[in-house]
Amino acid sequence: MSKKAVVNNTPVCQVRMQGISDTMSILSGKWKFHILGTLMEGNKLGFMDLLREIDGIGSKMLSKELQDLEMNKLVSRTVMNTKPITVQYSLTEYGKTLSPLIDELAKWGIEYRQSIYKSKKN
Amino acid sequence: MSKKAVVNNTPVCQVRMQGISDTMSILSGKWKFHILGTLMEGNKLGFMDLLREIDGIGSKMLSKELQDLEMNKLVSRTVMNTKPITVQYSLTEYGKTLSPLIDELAKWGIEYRQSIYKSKKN
DNA sequence: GAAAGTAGTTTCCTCCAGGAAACCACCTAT
DNA sequence: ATAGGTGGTTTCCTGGAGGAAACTACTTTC
Repeated sequence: MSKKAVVNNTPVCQVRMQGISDTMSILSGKWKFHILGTLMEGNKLGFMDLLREIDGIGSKMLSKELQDLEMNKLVSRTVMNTKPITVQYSLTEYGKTLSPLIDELAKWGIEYRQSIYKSKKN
Repeated sequence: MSKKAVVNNTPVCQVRMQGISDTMSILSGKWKFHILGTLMEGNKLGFMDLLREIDGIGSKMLSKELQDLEMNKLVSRTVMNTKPITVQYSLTEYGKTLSPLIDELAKWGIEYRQSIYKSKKN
């Protein structure tokens, strides 16, 4: 009798792993968290605003990632009726449910950096 | 005068974005979250255990990702003094600080899947 | 002595995420 | 008319993430 997986065999764990996969699949790519994080700070932002705010991103990637996020109902795109036509990107109500996750992400990274700093002093 | 970034100019936001980048950089790749999530369930696991538990991963990637995690002090590797030599992988105390993050990740994914299911019923 | 278990390493290959730069269309102020 | 703003799209290219499969090395069981 060959050995088989045991730990993840429990349904609760399967569901948990599935959840992790789903989340990471929706938030895949280099820029999704940055875009969402930026939209959490600056409520409504235009395309060029985001291009300026997010350091290093190019227009192609920004455009593509925004489309992904819009498709998944996390970000809304509103064309404004202004003289030079402008577009407002903002988080949807559903997109805002990601706040705790992104806050945890930022928090852990900040604490990680602090722990590096402390360990260098010793 | 050309327009410049304003939202992310605040130090607090810079730090926040930096934190997100740091976390994602340490947890980069397709398998880190799965490995960590599995180690959270099954306390101490061998290499072959992990290979069986994590669906789809190959030995090369598992080996490489475990080395990454060990380098960042998130996972500990202990060679056991058994007859067929075995290795125990487990989360370090520091690695356990990722629990809230990974729980959020799993939780959001589970709720996402439920919201899809509900929207199909209507 | 052959098979099966432990824990990986090495090689070879492929695909695609992501970057750079040019381009498009439209509007406005000078 | 031309420079600069809006919001993107298109093309072309490359590095590297990741997969498959073979191989190493040692031990125990059949």
